[in-house]
Amino acid sequence: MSDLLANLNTEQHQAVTLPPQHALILAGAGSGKTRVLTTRIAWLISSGQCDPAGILAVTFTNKAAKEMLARLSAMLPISTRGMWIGTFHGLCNRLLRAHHRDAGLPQLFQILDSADQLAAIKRLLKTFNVDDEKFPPRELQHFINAQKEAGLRPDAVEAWDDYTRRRVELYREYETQCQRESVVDFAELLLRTYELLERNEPVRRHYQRRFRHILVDEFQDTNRLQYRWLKLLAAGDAASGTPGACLFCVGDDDQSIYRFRGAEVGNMRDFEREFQVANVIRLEQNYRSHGNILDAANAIIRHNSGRLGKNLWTEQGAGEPIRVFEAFGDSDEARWIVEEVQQLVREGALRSDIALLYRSNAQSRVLEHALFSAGIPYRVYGGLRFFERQEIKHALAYLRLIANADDDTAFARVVNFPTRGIGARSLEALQEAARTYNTSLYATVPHLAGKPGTVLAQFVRLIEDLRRDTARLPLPELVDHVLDSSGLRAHYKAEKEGRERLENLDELIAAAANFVAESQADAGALGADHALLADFLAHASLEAGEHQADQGMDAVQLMTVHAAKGLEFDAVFLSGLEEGLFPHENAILEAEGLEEERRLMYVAVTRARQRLYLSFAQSRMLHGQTRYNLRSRFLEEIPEPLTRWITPPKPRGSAATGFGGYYEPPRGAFSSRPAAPPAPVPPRKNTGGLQVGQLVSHARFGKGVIIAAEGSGADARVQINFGDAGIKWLLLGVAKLEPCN
DNA sequence: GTTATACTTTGGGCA
DNA sequence: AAAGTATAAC
Repeated sequence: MSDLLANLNTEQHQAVTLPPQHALILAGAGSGKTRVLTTRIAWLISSGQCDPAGILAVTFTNKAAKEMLARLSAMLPISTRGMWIGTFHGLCNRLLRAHHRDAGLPQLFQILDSADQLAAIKRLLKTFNVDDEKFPPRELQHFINAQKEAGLRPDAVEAWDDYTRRRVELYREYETQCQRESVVDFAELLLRTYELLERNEPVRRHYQRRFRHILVDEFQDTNRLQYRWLKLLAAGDAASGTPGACLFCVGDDDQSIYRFRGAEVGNMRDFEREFQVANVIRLEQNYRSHGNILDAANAIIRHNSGRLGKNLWTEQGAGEPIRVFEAFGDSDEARWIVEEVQQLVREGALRSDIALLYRSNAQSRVLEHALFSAGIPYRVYGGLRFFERQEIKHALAYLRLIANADDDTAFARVVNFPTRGIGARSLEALQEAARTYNTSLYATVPHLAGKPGTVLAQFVRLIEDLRRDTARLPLPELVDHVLDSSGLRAHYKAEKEGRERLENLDELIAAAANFVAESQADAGALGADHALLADFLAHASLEAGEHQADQGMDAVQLMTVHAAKGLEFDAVFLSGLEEGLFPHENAILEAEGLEEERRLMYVAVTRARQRLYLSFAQSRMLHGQTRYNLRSRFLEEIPEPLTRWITPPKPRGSAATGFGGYYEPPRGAFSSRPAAPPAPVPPRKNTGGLQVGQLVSHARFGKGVIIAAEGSGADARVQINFGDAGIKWLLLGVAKLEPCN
């Protein structure tokens, strides 16, 4: 046990060995948070204070849960099996499956991911002939999720205006639809579980009695409902003399980056107040990053207001300067990154210790292309994730229909895929009938007469045959059989671009085999036919698949900043540091949004151990359009002495920007997309040496970027994005424009 | 009525 | 760029 506590600093030691009371650990980036959490669990168990079955540990990502389990089994001589470790959603799924009857759900309920949910809402709007211009599906989705996260069922929502009243009605209909189809969305997983525990005393008491220590990772990212869920589980029960559980919450308000999905940083303060937390421990010593990187992170986050306050420090030296690179275009940026990566590898770095981070998934393509051309192995996390690909979703839809024929979302997805002559019209008729009979689409088919009825009946027979033929098959063979009999394989075989999709379908079989292998221990306990299938489907929804190529290979890591939270790398490249991209344009206008972007930047910077590379491009292809962005304000927030600018090779004829040094930032400017598609650049002599993408200054409007140019001679004019001052067309002969360095 | 094709619109991060 | 929508062709 003394081994366990060796090498912990004073604060870490204190946190790990706290008496059984509520505790809040404010853990800065790289301060050994995961270590404290796992060591705490190991210490509780090995000191005999708690049985493994008394531990409940909640994380936010499956990755984090897995890592915690791995570390624990390395630390403890005993099995980790009795512990409950998982994500909120994963644990709720487990509870609901175990108590499905009490929760009012069939055992084989399905889980909708956000895309499924959106599709279900669109279908709902269609059935009720709702104008989707007035009620945009995405907005309605957000509304419904927000209500659920506030713990509100339709009856409890207060609606003061007609618009909201209508949305509440649609919320109610959505619930009915989900219940009828036996599907549950992410927010519902949480709310259902919460209600189950709240209303069902025996069940609640059972878990309250069982869990003695509840440990929460990334507490700053919990939403209101998750917090209430924790409160309920941790509460004692005076009547039966059950003492409450100890809540051990670890978080960092500066790393709260999930406000968009309802995370409530205020939970940290509420927790401290409501539980009268006497033990608040700050972990401020950083073991990860060199001084320059840490100073940069501290300087950036200082621009935010209302922080709980923390200052990271390190015993390590300043280390290397932060390298900053300005590229002309996104592909130049990618090329430069690849060259630097190659250099690092030549110097002996492991590829897997190098991460390429970006704000949004769309940015990964250019990087992937450059890496691929250079023959560097890489691995992309997130993005179009495995279980979200269309061919996989189609295959899963067939599997879902086998497990649960009432799943209308799955039905609608594949009833005419591959095409079998069931178009929009037939489907509409079926939906109409389904409403009158109040049955699922599948169950309605026998009621339908006429030609469409025949074709539909054939589809139903196909599903029924599948269900019968696969009942005794092992999961991978079941999937294989479905791929063939559904015609999916044949369809993609015939398609020109279908090869990759076919490979992915084969991957699905592999994923099924993998799933069986991993859950083998539990498999014997499942009695019902296709129960393992239902488990696999839940797995597919909850864990959309870290399923990139060769697992074991030493590969460069590509991911969004969100996905990088909790991870660390020797070298980190953060690309696309441009206004509109990072900070993202949708977040720029609201103060709250901007602060969240800044926290995201803080997270990104603190991922790096030794080297940090920051880059941006003057022009970038995004959504099929070339955009010209100003550099990110976050770059300006890093003190100059910490950085070293790297000069890009100068293309012929262009005025240099950012040459060799640090230049005065265009304060307060923000970018926007060009009002008109950029015109072809006129001959250079007409623009007086100016170029699209260049930074210029104007006496009245200040600094801006040229986003388009047209005309020639006396008519030559350029369109300039002046940020705050707006976008203007200026005649070159009239306006005095100064190239800006 | 269904399917193939041209055109228009949209657009973030995640369990 | 990809998904969604209107229109023409089967």
